[in-house]
Amino acid sequence: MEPTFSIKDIAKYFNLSISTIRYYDKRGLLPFVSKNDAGYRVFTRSDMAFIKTICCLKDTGMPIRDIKQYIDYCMEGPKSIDKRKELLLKHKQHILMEEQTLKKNLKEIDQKIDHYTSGNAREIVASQVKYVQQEKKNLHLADPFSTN
Amino acid sequence: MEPTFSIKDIAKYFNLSISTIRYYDKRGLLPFVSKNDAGYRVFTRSDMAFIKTICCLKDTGMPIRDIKQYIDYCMEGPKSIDKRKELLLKHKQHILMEEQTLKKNLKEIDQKIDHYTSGNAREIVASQVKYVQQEKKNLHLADPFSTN
DNA sequence: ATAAACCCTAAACCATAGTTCAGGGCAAAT
DNA sequence: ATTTGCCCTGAACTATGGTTTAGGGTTTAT
Repeated sequence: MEPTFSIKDIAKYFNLSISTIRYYDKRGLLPFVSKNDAGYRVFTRSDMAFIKTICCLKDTGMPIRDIKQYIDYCMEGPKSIDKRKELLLKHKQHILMEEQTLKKNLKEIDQKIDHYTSGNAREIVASQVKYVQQEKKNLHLADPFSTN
Repeated sequence: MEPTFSIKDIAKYFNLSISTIRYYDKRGLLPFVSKNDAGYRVFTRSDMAFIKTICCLKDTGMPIRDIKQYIDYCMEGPKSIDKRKELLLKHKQHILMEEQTLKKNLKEIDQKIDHYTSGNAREIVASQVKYVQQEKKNLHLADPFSTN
């Protein structure tokens, strides 16, 4: 007989909290999970495959609403293939944009790190401070720098 | 005289809402922004440079609390260079991990897209459905698939 | 047969990151 | 001078994604 798993097993395996799993179930993400006579959730291997997909979508920033939509499509069988694909393609675009944003911003952060690392970091920073102070002074605005 | 900008200008330029800017100010992210006699915020070029950094950190997922910490360090002048660098290096690690997660999950999603795209997608999906149904049946659990 | 470890639901609660609203001043054009 | 468009604050409200608590069954080991 195939093995089954408790909510605790699944929580540990996917590094989710038990309450998160129950919350996902409440939000309709786990329509495939059965319950035994005592009302306990009984997870199977194929349930785990679905949950893996849910985690993958969640970890790439898909909102729960959309994950539910995808799972609902899955429960409809082969007739929803086109809709599933469309949903995943849209999400892929989102991921690619995220990656670009991350890459661009990482460059900016790396520049700042470099310049804090350079031998004359203190001079660079001091001159930035002076520039800001001069600009504020010219405009008769307050000097924002801590004076201690 | 250097130009100054209204909150509306800044909102448009950084694609933030006016209320988000006011919210950031309330959270302590904009200690460098002055106000005129009427109590209106007056933004300068150097303020914009700070805000650019704030957006960069925000867009890479840094919580507001930590952005405030960074800005506070900046307002301390050159003496906080090491702390700023440490904070950014930690954040860089976070970004790199995010990138890895995204890349790994994108692979998984691409696989699903591929398999929904393949000529025998219907057969693949149908056989997955059958596998799940068989597993559930063997364990005397409910069939989760819509039967319409 | 009873304690310890699990499981359940419902409902309240929390954190984060904003948005909206009420009430009111300032500024620019007519 | 008054309308229109901006700006302000404080406080309430929202959305998202959970976590915690209360109250109560189940299962397992002793």
